Amino acid sequence: MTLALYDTMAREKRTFVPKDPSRVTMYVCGPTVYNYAHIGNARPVVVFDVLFRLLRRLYGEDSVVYAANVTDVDDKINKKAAEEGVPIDTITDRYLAIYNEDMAVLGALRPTEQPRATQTMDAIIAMIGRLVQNGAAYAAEGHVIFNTQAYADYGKLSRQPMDDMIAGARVDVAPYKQHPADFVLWKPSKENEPVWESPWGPGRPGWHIECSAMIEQSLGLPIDIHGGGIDLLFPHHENEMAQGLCAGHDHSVGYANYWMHNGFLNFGDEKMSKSLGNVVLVHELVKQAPGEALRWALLVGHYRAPLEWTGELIEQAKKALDRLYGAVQDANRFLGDTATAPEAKGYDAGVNPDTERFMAALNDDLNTPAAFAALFELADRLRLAIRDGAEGEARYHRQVLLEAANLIGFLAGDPEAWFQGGVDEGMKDRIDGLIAQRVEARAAKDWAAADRIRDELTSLNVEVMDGPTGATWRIKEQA
RNA sequence: GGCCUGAUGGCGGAGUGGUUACGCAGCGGACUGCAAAUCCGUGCACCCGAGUUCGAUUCUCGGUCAGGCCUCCA
Repeated sequence: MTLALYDTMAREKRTFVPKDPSRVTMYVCGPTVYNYAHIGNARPVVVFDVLFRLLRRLYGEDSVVYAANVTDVDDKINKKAAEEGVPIDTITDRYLAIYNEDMAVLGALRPTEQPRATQTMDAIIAMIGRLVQNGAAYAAEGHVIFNTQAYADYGKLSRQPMDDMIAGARVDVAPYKQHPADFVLWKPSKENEPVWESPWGPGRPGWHIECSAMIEQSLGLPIDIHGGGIDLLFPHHENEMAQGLCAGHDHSVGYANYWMHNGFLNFGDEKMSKSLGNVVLVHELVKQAPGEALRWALLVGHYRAPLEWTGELIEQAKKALDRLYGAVQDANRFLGDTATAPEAKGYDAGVNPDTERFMAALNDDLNTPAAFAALFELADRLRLAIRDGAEGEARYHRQVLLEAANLIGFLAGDPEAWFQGGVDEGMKDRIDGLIAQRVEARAAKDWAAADRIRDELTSLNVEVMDGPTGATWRIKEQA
């Protein structure tokens, strides 16, 4: 099976062929760490995490290098640091740690590398130096400006005609710019702001240059895949590529072989009555809904399409996972054991007809909705096997389902924990006690007592499911 | 003004030139003391107009509507 990815540059799906299969390179624009990340920030993280996992499966875990930068020099960071009266790294360290924790709850693997702008300063300054030397940048009034006229293909990625940029430049163009589209590589720091020495005077780097420098330093040109939100297409990625190539690289080698952009996440209208609808910070969301459900919600639509973030979306994601976890739970009870940690085998070595549909969906430009449909199909087969009492079949299908789901970061947890999550031991004992009483009452055909106990459980937000050999329970969804 | 997306059933959301997406919700049935979970069955769609075609939701053109970017937002 071959992987096809939609390439923004070509505006079409292209078969993915890495430059070097033993070192597949991917770069995704990461966070500016000055505050909590909101769920929109998490979308590219989760989307490209799926791609990262898929690439690791296809090319081997040690053959994929995924770098995501951390912008830790920025006006907003300065502002926050000033407000709190602390150095900027107090701010950036704090929010980077929180960011990484939050993304981990969403099931995102840590990128192979997380270069920070402040730790890439030498490479940034060196790159600017080369740009000046090549005539692709000029110094003016303490700034260093990129000369967009130096890059013939400027505007090609985002399809922005240069003429329009002039016409559309309604915002004041700084007087020291030779062309309205020219942008800053280096600028003087303001009073009390962090400052670095450079050949053009003390100051700090512009935003775009850090990504170019990190890519060159961490991955080397050209990289295989460059990802990010569609909003970054212009000007950020356009600028990134222009600088990156003009800094002494043969333009024909290219900057990134595949440009990928995820669609925007919208928060819809304000009239969201559901409790979760108004919460947008990942840090808050993960307290109210399982991270896995949030991950599912982010992937429920295709990554290139816009996604409307609503409370209902989260509820539906939970229910979808209920269905899958329910199948695994039933299988565990039927088989009397739990699956061992699924190992990557069975379908990656060759084409397993049972997972072909799932893999085909992922290989088709990360079609996660279709992959989800395939997971439900696998769950159905598992259920059928259980219904038919076929142990071997059930064991096999459980394994296949878990392997497939695990590949994209789902069903890694214990189904019991999924359904009984958030319940402490004391409560658990109390519930188990009530369940036992109810089983007794039912055995004695004392329906009144059984119903009374069930009402009590219901008031504890517990749902009882009677089975032939006893009863099980799960936490009901909150109203 | 320029550039670029998209319009699918009650909701979310894939896909296809002629045939079941899938999940949730609904309806009927089985199971159950009653439920829940599960199983079986079932209703519901492809923005408007023209064109191409034996045939279009799927291709082309036009229109309408919605959204994004062009201003260091992921």
